[in-house]
Amino acid sequence: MRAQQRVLSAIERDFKAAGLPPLGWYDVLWELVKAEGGRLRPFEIEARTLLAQYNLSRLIDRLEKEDLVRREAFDEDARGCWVVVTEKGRAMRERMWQIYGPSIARHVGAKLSEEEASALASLLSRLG
Amino acid sequence: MRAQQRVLSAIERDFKAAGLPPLGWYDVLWELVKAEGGRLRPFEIEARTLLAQYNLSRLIDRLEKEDLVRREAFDEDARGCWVVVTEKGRAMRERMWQIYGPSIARHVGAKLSEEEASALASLLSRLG
DNA sequence: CTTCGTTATATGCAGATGCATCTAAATCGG
DNA sequence: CCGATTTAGATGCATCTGCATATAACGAAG
Repeated sequence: MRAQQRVLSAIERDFKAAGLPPLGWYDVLWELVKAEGGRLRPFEIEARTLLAQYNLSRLIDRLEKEDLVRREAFDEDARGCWVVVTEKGRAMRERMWQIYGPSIARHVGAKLSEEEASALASLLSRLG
Repeated sequence: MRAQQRVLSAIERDFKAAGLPPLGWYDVLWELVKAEGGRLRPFEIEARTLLAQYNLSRLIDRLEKEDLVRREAFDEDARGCWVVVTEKGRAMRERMWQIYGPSIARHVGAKLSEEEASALASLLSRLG
């Protein structure tokens, strides 16, 4: 727990130092970029990111206010909506990755060998 | 990250289900109970728990309001204070441990063998 | 077609967090 | 001893989170 907290907050610090939004934004943008058509339903993002529903709803608000995503109507079910990444959102994700990748490398990669890292990943996946 | 988040929130859920306060309280109480005389300076707790200073200050407020700790004057430095666990605080820590221990066992121990767990611990400690 | 339960998402409110800054005491440099 | 810097801790404010609940559309049952 301590280890994770330390790594995570070190990465957050790198983000802030670079003037970037919080890490959580990355996850959502990345799921959207990976998704077919750059769009997902909120409940799909929820399942992929482990964000709580009410929490995600408001995160989408913030992303939308920054023009990183936009909500679109979902025709087949009037309750739902699409969340669609904008160009600006794609660009932001890439900009974030340029910090995120090296940051992970520095705070994790540099401290473990290739084998150790994969051993760690496999042990952690057992906890899922 | 996902693994840790999942485990942590599973444990939080167990705590809530048992009507207990959030996990963060445990760390502080435990550090105090372990410490000589059941007392520490706030900055010592801060170093041991990785809590941010302003955050700890208010956590102590909450603990104090519940009579789990009490602030006492620190004679040698009038800026500082002691944080002292009360009897109620010790009892609470024990009550929490009765949930925490089994909860860790269930969400972590049950999923890894003895060797795997210690391998995981040693890999994680390398990240510190 | 109405009623009822369910699913998708939003929101009001209280409590928690981060940030910046404040107070006050201690320490250092002359 | 005096002013400048540092250290311990608290706090106002904006944002974020969790909880409960709202809203509104869907689906199933009668």
